[in-house]
Amino acid sequence: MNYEDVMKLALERGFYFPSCEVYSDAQAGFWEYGPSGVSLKNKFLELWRRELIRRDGMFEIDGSQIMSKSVFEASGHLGSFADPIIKCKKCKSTFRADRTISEISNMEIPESADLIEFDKAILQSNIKCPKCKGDFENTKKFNMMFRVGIGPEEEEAYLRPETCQSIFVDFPRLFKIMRGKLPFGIAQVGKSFRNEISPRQSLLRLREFYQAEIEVFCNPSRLNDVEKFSEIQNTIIRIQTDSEPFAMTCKEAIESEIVPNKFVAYYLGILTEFYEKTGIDITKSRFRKLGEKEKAFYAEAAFDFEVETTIGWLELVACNYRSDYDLSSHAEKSKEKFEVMDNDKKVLPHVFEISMGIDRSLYTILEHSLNDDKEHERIVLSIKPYLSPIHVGVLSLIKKDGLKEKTDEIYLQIKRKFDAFLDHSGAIGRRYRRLDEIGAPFAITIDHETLKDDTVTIRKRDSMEQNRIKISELDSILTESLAYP
RNA sequence: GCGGAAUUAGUCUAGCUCGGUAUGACGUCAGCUUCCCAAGUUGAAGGUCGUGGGUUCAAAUCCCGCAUUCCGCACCA
Repeated sequence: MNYEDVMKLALERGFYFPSCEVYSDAQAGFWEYGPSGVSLKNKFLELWRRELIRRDGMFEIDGSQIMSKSVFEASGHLGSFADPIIKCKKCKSTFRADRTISEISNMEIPESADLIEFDKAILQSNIKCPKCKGDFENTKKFNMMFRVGIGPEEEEAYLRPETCQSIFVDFPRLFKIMRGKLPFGIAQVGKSFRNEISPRQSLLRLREFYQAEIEVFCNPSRLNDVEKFSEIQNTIIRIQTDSEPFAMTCKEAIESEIVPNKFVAYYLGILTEFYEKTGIDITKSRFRKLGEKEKAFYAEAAFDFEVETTIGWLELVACNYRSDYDLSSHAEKSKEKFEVMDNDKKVLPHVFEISMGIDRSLYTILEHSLNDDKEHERIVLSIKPYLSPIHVGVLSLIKKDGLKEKTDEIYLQIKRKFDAFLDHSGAIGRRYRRLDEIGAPFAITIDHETLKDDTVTIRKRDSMEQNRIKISELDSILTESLAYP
């Protein structure tokens, strides 16, 4: 199914919808999760915790969304996260100043240079608008961070443009109190904020969005000293360097030197295993090895985890080897010590980052799971049972003869443990269809036989097949079928 | 941010050319019916037609601004 089908499902079934939609001054790039969306998101994150955080023995924190100016001076976001832009006086088109100047005059001005340098170059080389030959206004800086004023004096602070800065600044304390040893993983889930010029496509480019970030602190001289590598050495990952992506085991990726070391390969491996369990079609995924020009300003080596969807390849995760960029700049700015002991040697750890876009991941799960079952005239969200917003529908076959009461009783029994949905109204087939559309893997139906022998029928979403089971077995059957893998 | 198109109920949509406060479908709710896959039947709720202004006796309809959405461009750690 395509983007529009997913959008329709999201709007009709409460996965997500535009923020503040009753007001006409609602801004672009802000979306809300409805009940189904939140339920999916929570379950997705539980899977993430199981497959990455607990599996690797990482620690999770929850930092502030507003952070002080110094943090972003040290991180480089105040300098590098801002682009010098020039605007044409005549046609109002906006361009990147540094790129436009270098294309037309071959003059290379670093993007962090003083704004006057750009204006000078434009005058000297008589640079005009590439579109309409008009003159440019003075160069301005466009920073993607949202500035906020703290307290009555409105002191300068920023909404974080990525969650990981708290992890870096908290690292010295966390390493001490959690009795840290390298490699040391810290994770965080939360919102980040970027003032995108043009937000697009609902969850795919937001101004306020969720990230699940992992920063693994490591000793740069021991990147091939990874015991856990054997766990994933035969896991198949798909890597693209410059041509088509091709599949290889993690072991082969190391031997061919496509992935620089076992440490990075280990995390690419467990990340792939995680995404496989979300139900995303892993044969439509790739780790794209980024070239020099594409990499972020802090990255030494970078792999983007991308998945193919009906609107093209989507970047779901950025995996960056950030070296000691972050810790050394925070150390310098804060005068705090960030070195730690590893095997009796003092080291400033390097960082490998796994920065996941949650919203995009959820969209991709929905798109890859949504099917049009033409034979049975239904839309089915064939999502993994443990990720489904609703685990089980509880239905009375008809309302009369005490079936409604018996149904309510069974619903009460299970609703605290499972995400159950009670439904008495309308034809039974219609109720099954509704459950199919939000991905409920099971429906149990209470009929006249239930009153006689305490059995119910259980219907499976994908096969539509039904079995009769004892009410006393219900709990264990559901528990087993809905368990995380 | 630039250019183009669009915006009518939960969703899709008719009406706009040629001005007279809105059509249909699906969905939703309640009843009847119904012992298993969107059936039938009787009712009901839900829209100041994105928003602000203008023209007019009268605007969903004509004109202008803005917002949002989609498509391109640009941007995108």
